[in-house]
Amino acid sequence: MTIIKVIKGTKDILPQDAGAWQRLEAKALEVFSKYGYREIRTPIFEATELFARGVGDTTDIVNKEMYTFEKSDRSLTLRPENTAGVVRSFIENGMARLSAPVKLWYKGPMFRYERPQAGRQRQFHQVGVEMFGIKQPSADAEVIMLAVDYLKSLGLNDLVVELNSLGCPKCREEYKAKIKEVLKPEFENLCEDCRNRYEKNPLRLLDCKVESCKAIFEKPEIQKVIQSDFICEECAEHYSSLKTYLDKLGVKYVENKLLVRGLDYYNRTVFEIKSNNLGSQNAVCGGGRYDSLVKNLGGEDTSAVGWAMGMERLNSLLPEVEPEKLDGYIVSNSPLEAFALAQELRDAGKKVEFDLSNKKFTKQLEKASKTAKFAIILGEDEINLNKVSVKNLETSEQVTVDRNMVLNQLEK
RNA sequence: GCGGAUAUCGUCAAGUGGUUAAGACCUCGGAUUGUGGUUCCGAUAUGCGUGGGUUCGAGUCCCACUAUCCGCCCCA
Repeated sequence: MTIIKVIKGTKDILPQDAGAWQRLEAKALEVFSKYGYREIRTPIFEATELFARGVGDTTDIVNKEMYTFEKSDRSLTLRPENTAGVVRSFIENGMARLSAPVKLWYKGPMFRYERPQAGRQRQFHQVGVEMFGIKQPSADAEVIMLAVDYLKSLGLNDLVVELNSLGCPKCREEYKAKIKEVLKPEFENLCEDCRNRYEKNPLRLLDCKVESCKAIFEKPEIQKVIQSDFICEECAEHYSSLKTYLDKLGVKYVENKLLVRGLDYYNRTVFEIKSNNLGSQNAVCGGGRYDSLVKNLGGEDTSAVGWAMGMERLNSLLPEVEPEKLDGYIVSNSPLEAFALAQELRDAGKKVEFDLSNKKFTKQLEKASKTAKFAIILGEDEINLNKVSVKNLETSEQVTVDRNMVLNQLEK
């Protein structure tokens, strides 16, 4: 019989790992709530068209990484990210009519068909936030502050925020035109990917990793265009105002003009938070402003900003979570009495187990010492006298008390 | 899609062509019929990713396949 294994790029989250995930989720709820975010849970699959239109059909995510399948003549896709789904729900549920800002957060699995490697799986998990309805840079700042605050609450204090502004559609078009113009003489020398991007999305050219392309971009006349402040006055004002907020809040950042991001929907602010301890997949968090997405997906013109974090990557930066011990393990040769006592203690909110398989006393005690803070000994003598012996497994102190005083003992 | 590496018990591993495939941890049992976490003893791979080949003899050499990991691309 061949054994069925997990699918490539997917992983079980085993009981010993679950504590780490619960920590991420509990902190998310705690921190996001302080900023007025409420959780939203959208379906794991959506109409394929949502991602084609939402994420953008020039992106790698849509072009080659989606899990798409047909059912009843409909093309469906496992979500590769959750912004499109949240925006769909925002529109469909009339949230544009709610008093702005509308602040939402989510967590859950995402699916991308990529070659797995360190920090990258085909099913992976993100936590993210989206804020709708505020066009002012204060929203960008709050969203970034929130990301930093969440990371801090997890004990990650020294991650670097990278920041850039992509401008608005108008100034970006001009910038794209300039890039195309200055690169035109070099077109034949660019790599195949870059030649494709030249027409579709020239901004993506800038962070090409191919050495020959990097060399081309180093040329002074090309650097001059790349480094030029192409963004229009309004966009520049938005950007500089955002930086003022971040300075005032003590959020450290570095500007990175090459930070482009592969998603089409961003405008103005884009940012990433990176760590040096992650290997080559070093971004923990990525996000930005996407003012045209809601309208593009058929909703009313609504500003929006948000980000997503990779939970696997977060976990790999954090220390392991120690498994929690039981309050007590009942050691007894009478499963009947042990079970009854266990229920009493469980009803009182205690974490309690007992031996279900009639093991010897010493084996039961050994199990107790490995899993619990207290051994609750309920032997024949104790049962006859309606007593219970409680042994503190750390200090080895043992006392015998009336049965109804057990709870009291466990709290000492 | 393109590179590179690896594959021996539940886990970590030794093994470099020659009987019966070390060891450690985990698990289980015993020493110990009511006192553990220390100690001692014992059990646990007819098997070395799969399929072929070379050889008197293959975990070890050769070929193919598969899987996993790492890197490129891209991203969280």
